[in-house]
Amino acid sequence: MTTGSAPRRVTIADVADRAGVSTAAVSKVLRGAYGVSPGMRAKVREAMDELGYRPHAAARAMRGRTYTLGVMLSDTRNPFFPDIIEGVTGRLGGTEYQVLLGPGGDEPRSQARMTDAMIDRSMDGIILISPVMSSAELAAIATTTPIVVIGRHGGAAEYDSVVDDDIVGARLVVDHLADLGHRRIAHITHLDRGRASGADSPQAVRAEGYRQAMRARGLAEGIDVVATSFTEEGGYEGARQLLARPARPTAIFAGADVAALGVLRAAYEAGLSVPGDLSVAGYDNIGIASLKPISLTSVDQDGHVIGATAARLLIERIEGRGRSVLSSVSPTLVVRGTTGPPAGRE
Amino acid sequence: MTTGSAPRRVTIADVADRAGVSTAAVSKVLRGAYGVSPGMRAKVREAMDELGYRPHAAARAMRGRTYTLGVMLSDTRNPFFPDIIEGVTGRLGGTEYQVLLGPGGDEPRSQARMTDAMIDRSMDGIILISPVMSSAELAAIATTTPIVVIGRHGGAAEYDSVVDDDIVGARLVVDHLADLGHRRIAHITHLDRGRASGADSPQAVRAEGYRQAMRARGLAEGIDVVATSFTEEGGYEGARQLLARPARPTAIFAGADVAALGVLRAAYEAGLSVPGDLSVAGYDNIGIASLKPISLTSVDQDGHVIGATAARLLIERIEGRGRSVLSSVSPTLVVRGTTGPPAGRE
DNA sequence: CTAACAATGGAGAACGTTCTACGAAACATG
DNA sequence: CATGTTTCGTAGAACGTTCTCCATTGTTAG
Repeated sequence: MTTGSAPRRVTIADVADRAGVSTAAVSKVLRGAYGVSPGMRAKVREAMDELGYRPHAAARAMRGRTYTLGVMLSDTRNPFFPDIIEGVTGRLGGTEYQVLLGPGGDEPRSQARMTDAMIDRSMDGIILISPVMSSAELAAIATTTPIVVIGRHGGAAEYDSVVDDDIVGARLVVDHLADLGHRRIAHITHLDRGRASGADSPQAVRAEGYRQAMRARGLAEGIDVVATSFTEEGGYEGARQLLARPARPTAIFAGADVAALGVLRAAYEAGLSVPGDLSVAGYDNIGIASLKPISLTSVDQDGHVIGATAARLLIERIEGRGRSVLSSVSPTLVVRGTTGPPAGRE
Repeated sequence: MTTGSAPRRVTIADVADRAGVSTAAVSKVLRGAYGVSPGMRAKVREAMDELGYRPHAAARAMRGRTYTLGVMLSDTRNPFFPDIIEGVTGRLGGTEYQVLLGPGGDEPRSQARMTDAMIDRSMDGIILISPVMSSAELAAIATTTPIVVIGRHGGAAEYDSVVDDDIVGARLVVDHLADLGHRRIAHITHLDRGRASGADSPQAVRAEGYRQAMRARGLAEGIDVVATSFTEEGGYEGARQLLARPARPTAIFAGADVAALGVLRAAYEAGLSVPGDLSVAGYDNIGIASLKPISLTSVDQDGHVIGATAARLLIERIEGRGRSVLSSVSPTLVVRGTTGPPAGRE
């Protein structure tokens, strides 16, 4: 019984037999193709229901679509992936498409391997989240299968892109802090280890947005950027450097929440009260940011909208749109307990 | 250029042409089948390399394997999924197998839908993480495709199971707290809304382990279980109830870290110091548990080992093992700052 | 020297769909 | 009533593999 041989699958031929029509007819009904009388459609539908027919995706793949979309994840631990995924699946809810996720790792090679694997499995389209590849490589993939890239600024003619508007996000933070009265607002960014992303990367754009916003508020002299990494440790390290400045900043804008957590630890160790002595803001609005003991002011990316947009663009591509699209999603600022007016004006 | 028609795939026939042999021969080399001379093997290998041949998984699926394993995720937000995934992919590193993740949602229906989708895509095997289905449904799936179930106690003849030993985990916490001198140790568990899991669920086993351990330490009178839910809110609510007891507990063991976070909030609001007035322990050892401002004592499940074990069992099943296996992975206790000796003995 | 057998390679039929032709009605038009 | 023109339905060839035979060699035994 344990080794019960699997019962043969119900195929299109079984349905055809049952309904007393040809397999071609069943296929037509299945695809909603032209040339089917209402009577036949009903007969076939009934037969399919009775037999519990489900199309065999692999067989479909041999000729037409698989109705499968792939999402290449560059980092499974990234806390807003779930939101993006939810956005994607939510958007695809009514359709026949299924979403499968591929853990691509953080290496260009492993990501390429995963992307190849998805192509080999005849996926109809692929969404790549923050891929670490050159634009040329992405373009090459796009010649084989429609793709949408999330999280890379710049865009390209060969594929669609969805990005968070990091310029706006950075400005929201700077404006908020400046409105509170801060003048020396420092920024912690992530140092790219010579990867192929460059100025397209979110961290680079956030840093640029920070600089622009500071200048726009007439705080050009207050500009102070430290490049460590987007980790708890990186935030801690960056904050230690900043807090050792002769005129230390009254506010630190970390380019990522994880780094902001490190900043909080550094502040705590330095005996600085938050937000009394130091205001701290992050980016990404990860889950713990809202937790009481943290209560971190942060920029929210609305991964839901990003995911849904990516799904929409991908479907459009698959259905034939040629023109390339770059969609920019506006972030919002969530003000919480780690930001407030600076203690003493000078 | 944008609409460059995709270049035709390199097929087994192209390789055969190039090497001057038949497609059957190429297939044999590919599968490592019997009846291939070293000379031919070399020729074919060379042709494959030159042409950059990659097998078409969908075509393979029509006859043999797809070398694709599915992992059904019941909750993408679950913080130890990444560990499990890493364990799975790590184990499969050297092999030809690829892992694809399917977000199954938390509804039995949507999970069944995802599982069906994986079967329809001819996956060679499926790992189900904490599925919300009856054992009968799981057994039915297992007749079609080999499966391994993670996180369901009890096991079954039709499939393999990998579980965290929640009895041991609960005992580790109770022993730790009892060693510190606590006598009134309360437990917060998750109330199952009549789902088909029952006594198999981790929360039920953890609660049972808690009771067993309390009795073993002669603390039977101190047993106090509150059933809310494994969320921040549920932990908060449960703690409020417990702290309102005439003789309030000196320690709370939350069945999940997220709930423990809620307990911490309730303690904070009640003006109780942790661990001075109240010790708190969780389960799962999620990422933020180790963060300084939280520093939560918790039980670590080693998702890595769980994932790797599941992958191993699944491969064994696919290769033909008939006998069913239930593998239990022992958790470890990570002691951090939220547990300490009780303030005043009475 | 022949029979038996192992080793090697290839022909060709699946597998479950899609989709292009094409035929046979049914209907409209003159 | 002959002749288009739709509309409906079917044959059958793909698609890229796997894998079961079968044919052709050598090789060995008697």
